[in-house]
Amino acid sequence: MTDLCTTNALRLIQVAEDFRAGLSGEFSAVHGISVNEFLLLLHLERATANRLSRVDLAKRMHVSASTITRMAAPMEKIGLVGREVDDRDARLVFVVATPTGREKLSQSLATFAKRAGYLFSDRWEDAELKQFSQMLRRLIGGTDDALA
Amino acid sequence: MTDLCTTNALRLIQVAEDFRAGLSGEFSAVHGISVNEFLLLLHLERATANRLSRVDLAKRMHVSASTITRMAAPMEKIGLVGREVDDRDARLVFVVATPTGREKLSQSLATFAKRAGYLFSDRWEDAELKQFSQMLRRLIGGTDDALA
DNA sequence: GCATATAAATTGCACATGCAAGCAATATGC
DNA sequence: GCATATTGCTTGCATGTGCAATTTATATGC
Repeated sequence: MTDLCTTNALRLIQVAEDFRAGLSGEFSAVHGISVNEFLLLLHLERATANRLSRVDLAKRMHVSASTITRMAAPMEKIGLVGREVDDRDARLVFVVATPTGREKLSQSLATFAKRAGYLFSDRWEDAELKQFSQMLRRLIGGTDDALA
Repeated sequence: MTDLCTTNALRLIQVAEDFRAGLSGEFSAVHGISVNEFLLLLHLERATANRLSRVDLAKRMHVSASTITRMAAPMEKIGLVGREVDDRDARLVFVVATPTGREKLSQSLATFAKRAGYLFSDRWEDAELKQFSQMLRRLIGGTDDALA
């Protein structure tokens, strides 16, 4: 409250949760997936070779490895993702998006973009958007596991 | 990702989740509460008369009313919050922070502020923090249910 | 004033998630 | 090369959460 950093962190959380909550309803209604499933597909798309091991996915999504196991199972069943094993290390089971999964991601991304447009409505100049983008970039850790 | 609004929304979610994930561990370890319990206490502190009905709390926290019922129960048990009934409308059961709850909030807020300081580390000028704060403010709906 | 509609809160049920344990495969120390 | 440690993944259990139905209380139509 008094501290600017605190205020900013609180507002950051608030804006993100507001946006995510609005997204959640439209995603399940229109695309039949959760926001987390969308983010999983997006992480795959952004990853090198378009595939990630379960532990990598877990770290990037801030969830446990067991959650990835249990998220991937139904997504495999409906054909959004598949699994690939590593030739050298038989422990690794990669999650990889199928063409169906990529199509689902593409459609969901359109919905996401629409709502992102609402969020920044009309009153944001292009220069402001760029500046905001750079500020957010500074807040994301230097690791290459970022979505955007 | 070509779209700036989309990039910004993705980064917003990413930064908020990164920060929240880091916070989560320290909160449960040091203060024995979850981030959501912290936010509940914070919403009470920010509310007029320092109390809120369960449905109000649910709307502000983007959770269902049943979640509030089930969050408040253990918090009552350990003395962080109490309940007050409305004189005119016997349906309303307000959640109100106890002195113990306020003390817990105060301590947790210190942890929050410390991590918020880490987030914006050294390289942020005061003017940048202010500008960022104003940008975030524009993204928060005009309603008065904001935390900061 | 009474019947109906609406609203707040709770509860049953289903599902999602984290933690700890277990299992399988690889890496390390000697 | 073998015993041990580490890693990746899965599963059992406990907890958290949403949706729908229920209950209790207030508001509305007449």
